[in-house]
Amino acid sequence: MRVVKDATERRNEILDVAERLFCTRGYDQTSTNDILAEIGIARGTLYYHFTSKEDILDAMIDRILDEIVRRTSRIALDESVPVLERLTQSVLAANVDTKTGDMILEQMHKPQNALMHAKMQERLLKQLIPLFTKLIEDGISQGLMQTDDPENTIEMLLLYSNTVFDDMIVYSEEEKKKKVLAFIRNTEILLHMEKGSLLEAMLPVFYRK
Amino acid sequence: MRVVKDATERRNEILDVAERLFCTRGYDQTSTNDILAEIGIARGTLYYHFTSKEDILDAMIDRILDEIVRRTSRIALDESVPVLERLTQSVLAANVDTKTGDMILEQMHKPQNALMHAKMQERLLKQLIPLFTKLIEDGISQGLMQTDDPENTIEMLLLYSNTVFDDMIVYSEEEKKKKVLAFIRNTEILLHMEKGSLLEAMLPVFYRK
DNA sequence: GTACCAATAGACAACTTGTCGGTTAGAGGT
DNA sequence: ACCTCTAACCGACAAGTTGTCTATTGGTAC
Repeated sequence: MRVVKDATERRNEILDVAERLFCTRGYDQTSTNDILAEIGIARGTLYYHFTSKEDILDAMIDRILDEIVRRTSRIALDESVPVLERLTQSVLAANVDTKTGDMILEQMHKPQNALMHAKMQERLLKQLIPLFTKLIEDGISQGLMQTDDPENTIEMLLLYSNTVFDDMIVYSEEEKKKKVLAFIRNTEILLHMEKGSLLEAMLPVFYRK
Repeated sequence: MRVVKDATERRNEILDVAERLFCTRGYDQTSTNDILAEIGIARGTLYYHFTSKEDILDAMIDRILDEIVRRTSRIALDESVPVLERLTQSVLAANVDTKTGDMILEQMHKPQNALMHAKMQERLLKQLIPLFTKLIEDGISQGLMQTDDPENTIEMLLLYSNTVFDDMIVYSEEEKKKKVLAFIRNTEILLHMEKGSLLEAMLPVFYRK
């Protein structure tokens, strides 16, 4: 009947269920009761481990982003790898699809999930910008690229890719490709790179489905 | 006691109160009861004019955006005005601060208002992109600027300015200026314009407070 | 003055989230 | 083997939410 578990184990169990439900039905459309029922615990148990529903969301997001940032930083900061390769590999590691593993993108792009999306975006950018800034600065010092303000330029690129490529499902195949090509070309332009220098490496990262 | 009003009048009355409350307290933090109480109408009256709370939000946003788009399009499409002036005037007309008149930006940037923010952003961009695309195409045909994909380039610029400059309050004065300068410079770069060609005209639009 | 209907009222059902006092499993001491 | 203590758990409940439904009324048209 009554099963007692270690606190961290139960916490993760709750986060697992919450993640699945939030990502498939959406945050607003998932009640705490849904979570309770699925796990088979009581109301009090949930609120023993978390202070609020939003607290669950925050913990869930942090758990997801920690993994992304860990992966990305390992690549982005590895100076033994050439800058251009580091760049594409970092973009790959930080990419949308990897965010939740099984996150249904159709859910993500709905306005009803705006809270989740906004929180993710804000925290992800906050952590990724320093990594990519470092990368760009390395590229600049090696004469591979140039920009007056690496931080704000990368912010613009990350913000755009994160927003537009999350909502990719709403576009036709043709539009998708056009958007990806424009993005890659604009990245080259902003970083003063030669036309086409990023194309070959970046295209498969954003456009493969 | 019981006051009967014309439907559109009552609708606008509800939207007025909703706009003030949503923009000061936030959407989630405002209950339909708050709106009812303030106007002095009954539950049934509200739901006679709107189908749901979100319906009120949608109508409110449309009312605000219609005005912005109207103002912006009048300027953006006026071919009797030089392209560069049209551009800066259009940016001014479409700018954040004018969004709600008295919208408290501190509220807007909170994650709790993500739904409102996301809906506004999505619909605003959808309407503004065609206007600015036309503007850029005019600029290109006059040899003032150049880009391979006006639509996606302007999408990137609008998305960035809309997101970052909405959240401006969280930055220090120094950071603000740096962000604005970087944005203007990156706009010039993306449109292949000469360095500084937008600075004088655009700086006061984004940086004046 | 009567008939009609758009606009209003407010009780109510069905859910929410978060709280709180009480309960128990099981680890650690004796 | 028995106590003790507490981390983990339970579930009833308070307080609030949105949306529905039936009944009512003010004004307009005839």
